[in-house]
Amino acid sequence: MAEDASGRSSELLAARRRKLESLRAAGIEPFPHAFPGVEPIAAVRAGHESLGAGEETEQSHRVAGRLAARRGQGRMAFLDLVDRSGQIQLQARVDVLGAERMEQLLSLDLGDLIGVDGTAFRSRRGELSLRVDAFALLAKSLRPPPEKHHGLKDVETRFRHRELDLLASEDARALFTTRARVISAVRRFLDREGFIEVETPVLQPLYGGAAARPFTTHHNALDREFYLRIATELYLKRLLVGGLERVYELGKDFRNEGVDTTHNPEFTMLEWYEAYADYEDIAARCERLVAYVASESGYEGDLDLSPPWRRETLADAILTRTEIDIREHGDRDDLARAMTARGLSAPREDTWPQLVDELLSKHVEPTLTAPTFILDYPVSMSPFAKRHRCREGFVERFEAYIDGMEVANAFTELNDPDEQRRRFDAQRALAGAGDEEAQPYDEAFIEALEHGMPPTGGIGIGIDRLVMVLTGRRSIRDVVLFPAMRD
RNA sequence: GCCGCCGUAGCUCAGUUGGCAGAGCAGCGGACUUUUAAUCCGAGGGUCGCAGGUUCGAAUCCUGCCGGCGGCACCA
Repeated sequence: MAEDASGRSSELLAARRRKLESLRAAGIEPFPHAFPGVEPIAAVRAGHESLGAGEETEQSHRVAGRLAARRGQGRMAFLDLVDRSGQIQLQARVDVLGAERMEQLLSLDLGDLIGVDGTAFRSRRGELSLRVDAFALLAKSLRPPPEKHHGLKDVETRFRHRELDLLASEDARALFTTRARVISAVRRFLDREGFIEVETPVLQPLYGGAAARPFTTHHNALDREFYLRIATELYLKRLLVGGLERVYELGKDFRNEGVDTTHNPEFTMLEWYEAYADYEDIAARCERLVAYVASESGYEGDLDLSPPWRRETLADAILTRTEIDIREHGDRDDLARAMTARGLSAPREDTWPQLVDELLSKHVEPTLTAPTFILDYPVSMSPFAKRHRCREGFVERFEAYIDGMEVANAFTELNDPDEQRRRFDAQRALAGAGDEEAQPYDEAFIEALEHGMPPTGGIGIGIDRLVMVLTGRRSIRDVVLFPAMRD
C-alpha cells in the first residue's frame, strides 16, 4: 500500500504507464466517454442456455466489463470478461480481427475495462463464448489487480480497499447485492403496509432515544455544537403527534463506542412507529417483515425465520438460565448477592438495571439462536416505554434476538407527557451519578407529547445485523462496505 | 484499556538451529489456431510493517511503536 508511481515496486506500474502512452501515440483514447447499448453478461448467457457444445450462432452481443484472465497468445486467444452479472469467455482470432487489432487486444492488461461486440457460440468444451468482432478499450487500468485464482485474502486490504475486494471476488459482489435487496425489500414491505418514509435530522442539538455516547461536531456559521444522532426515535414520535400515523426512517445512526464484530460506529438503523398499535402488534409485523425480507433476498440458511417466533419474558428467560428471579430481587444489593451466591460475577459498581443486563447478555443472549422475542423489561432500563398494563415495575418492551445477536428493540411507546417528564428526571439522576449514557432532558419532545400522541408502537431494527443473519456472516465488517478502521 | 495471534515481491504464500530472501500467479522478452488456474523457453522484480537492541552475522532472538484479527472490558 506504500508504493508510489516513481519509487520502488513501480515496475508493474511503469509497464502499464508505457502502454497507456503507446495507446495515445497510436491515436487510441484510453478513457473514452461512453459505450452505449451494453447487455448484461448474465442476459447473454441466459439467451443461449440451449446451445449445444460446438454449436455456433450468428447472434451478436455487446458486452462490457473487466478483463479477468487470458489464455493463449499468437493467432488465437481466450479472454475472460467479468461484469456485475457474471463472466463470459471471449475468443480472439487473428483471422477475424486482423494482425494489428489482434496485437492491440492481446497487449491489454488484466484489469483493463473493455467493451466488446461478439458473436455467440459454444466451444467444443461446452463454454458459452463470444467471438470478438470488435472491441474498444473503455478505461485503462494503471495498477495490477489481485491474484486471479486466490483473489484478495488480506482482510485489512479488503476492508480498506473494498473496490479491490469487489473486483476480485464474486462472493463480495453477491453479498453487497444481497444487502441491497434486503434494504429495498424493507422499504417495499413498509410502503405496502401504509407507512411513509421520512427523514429527520442527523445533526441534532440534543441527542436521545438510546443509551449511548454521541459524536459531537461544530457548526461554524451558527457557532454551536451539534450531536450526530444516536437514534431517530424522538423526532419520529413528534411526527406521530403531527398525525403522520405510520412513519419509518432507514438511515445511519452514530454511537461513540467500541468497535467489535457486532458494532460499527456508524450503522444502518430502521425505525418505524405506528399509531394505535402496541408492542404485540409490532412483534407481529416484525416477524412478517423479517420473513418477507429473507424470502426476497434469497435467504438459504438454516434458521427458521417464519412466524411465529419464540416468546419469553425477560424474567423467565433469566430464571430458566440462572435460577435467579429478578422479580424477587428488586433491590440492587439483594440481586448482587443472589448472583454471587451462584458464582456469577456482579460488578460492584453496577446498578440494578446493569446487573439485569449482565444476566441477559451473558447468560441468555448467547442461547438465543432461533428467532426469539424477549418480553417485558424493568422500567428503569426503558425510559421511553409505557408501563406494562398488568406487570408492576415492568414496561411493554421486547428485544428480538437471532443467532445470539440482538437485532431489534421495540415497545409500546410512552405517550403520557408527565410520566415521560418523570422518566427524564430519573435519567438526570443517573447522569448525576456518572452514567455517561443517561438520557438528556428533551423539553421539545415533552412539549410535543403534551399536544397528544396517539397510543403508538415503535421499533428499531439493526439492518447491518439483519444482513449478517441473512448472509451468515459473523462480523459486521463483512456486511459494511467501508467499516471503520484506524488511520 | 488488557491478553493472545499475525504483518515476507503487485497478489497468494514458503522460509528449518540465527548463516547469500524463495515459489506460484501477475508483469517483461520470445514460441504457440479451441484454451478453461493453457503450456513451453528466457530474463527481472524485496525498506522481510517501522525504530532500536543482542550477535561475527537477524525475516528469524529481545524491547518499543504502527496496523490487522480474535478474546476480555466497554457497548439500546
